[in-house]
Amino acid sequence: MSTSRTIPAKTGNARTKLLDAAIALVRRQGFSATSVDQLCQMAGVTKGAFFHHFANKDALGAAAADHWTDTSSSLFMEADYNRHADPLDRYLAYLDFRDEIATGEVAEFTCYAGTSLQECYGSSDAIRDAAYQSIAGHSARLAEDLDQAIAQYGAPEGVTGLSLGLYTQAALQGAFILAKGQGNAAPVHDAIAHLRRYILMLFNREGKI
Amino acid sequence: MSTSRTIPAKTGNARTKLLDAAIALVRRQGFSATSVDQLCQMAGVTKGAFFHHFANKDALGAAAADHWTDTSSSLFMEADYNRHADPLDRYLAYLDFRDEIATGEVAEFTCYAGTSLQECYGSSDAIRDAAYQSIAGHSARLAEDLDQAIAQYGAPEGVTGLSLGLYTQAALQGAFILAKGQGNAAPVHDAIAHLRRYILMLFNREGKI
DNA sequence: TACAACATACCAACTAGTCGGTATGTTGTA
DNA sequence: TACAACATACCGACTAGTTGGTATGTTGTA
Repeated sequence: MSTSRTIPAKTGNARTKLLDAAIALVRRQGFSATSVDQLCQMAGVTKGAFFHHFANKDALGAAAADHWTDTSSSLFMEADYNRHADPLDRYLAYLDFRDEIATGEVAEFTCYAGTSLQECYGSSDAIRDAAYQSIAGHSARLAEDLDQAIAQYGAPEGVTGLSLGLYTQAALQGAFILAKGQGNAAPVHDAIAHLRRYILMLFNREGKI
Repeated sequence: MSTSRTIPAKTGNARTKLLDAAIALVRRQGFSATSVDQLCQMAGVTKGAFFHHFANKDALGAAAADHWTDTSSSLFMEADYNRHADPLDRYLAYLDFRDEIATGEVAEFTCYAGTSLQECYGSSDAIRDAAYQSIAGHSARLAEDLDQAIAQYGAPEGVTGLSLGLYTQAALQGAFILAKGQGNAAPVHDAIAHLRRYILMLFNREGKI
């Protein structure tokens, strides 16, 4: 889905190294504050390679968002929480999983898509669209489970799977911002606890609170 | 509170015009993508004036966060929703108010503090601290009402006013990111609806859903 | 031998920040 | 009350360095 735009072969090694460098550096410093030279240095590649693979810096930023979609979606697809038979259990286990992976340095668990969307939405359409696609696609994946849960257990008027999926992402993205302010993952764990409590009450399901 | 750091007189007119320009431009383009020249142009001021009032660009960014705290806190302090006698009604009316003011261009209702905190947390300690102070302070204000509501109506183990106040900000900040992706305020309205539903269930209060 | 995948050398534009200068207060004191 | 001494607010040309981007190689391999 996210790779549909990047028709070119993606053969080279330099390309991938540049995309990984972009994700690491942009999460730490933001997009504008990260220079092409810096990206090349971290990737161990020269400027010629950079502009061989990407038309300009914005194109790298957008391609990195697609790269982020690919790597993170495979992370979530292969995770254990998908094994649960019950859709609501699956969602709750997804929250557990997100809780677990929010450790270490702040820049290591925050979201490339959210960061670059926040910063670049006004200056680069390509980055904005690719970054939003990343978040919206992930929400849509969550929405499948949530729609099944709604069909099975019912939900108040107006509550849809997609709406809950997007809200989940919103709460997480916002918690990442707070985590950047505090310098640790505490706000993420807190937000997930509130999110879980909301869902449990919404579906009248008792569980650890 | 937020002005405690800025002991200097703040007399000049150029200073305020630069702070207003910073808030407008950074919300649209981000901090790094906004140049000093651009700020001066929008403020109708020269570079000499800029560096007379601010030691460097980062100092302007941090001062703008304080300025944002001042203007937004007076906006919320003077708003009607504070008139409610019941603390929970006050919080719910706060949500209504936030719902109302989320209109027009995305850059006009999103948060300077959240934007610059997200972007600058790794490159400027001064901006990070001032921006986080802005959000944390606002959360603390909310927490007062929420603590009163908890004292009055009770709440599950581990739910505190501050925790709910921070979670409220997280959901809003995250919704702003989604709004930037979609280009409209719909995600903000959605997030507020979920937030309201959560609070109503948490305090066993029926209300419009 | 043709072409993709890189490397090297370079540039024009822009960047934050400096510096000498002016105009308009304010304040202490004779 | 007059005037020297100083402070504040602001101007705009200048600079050293950085930026994204280009033009022109080289090299491995199909």
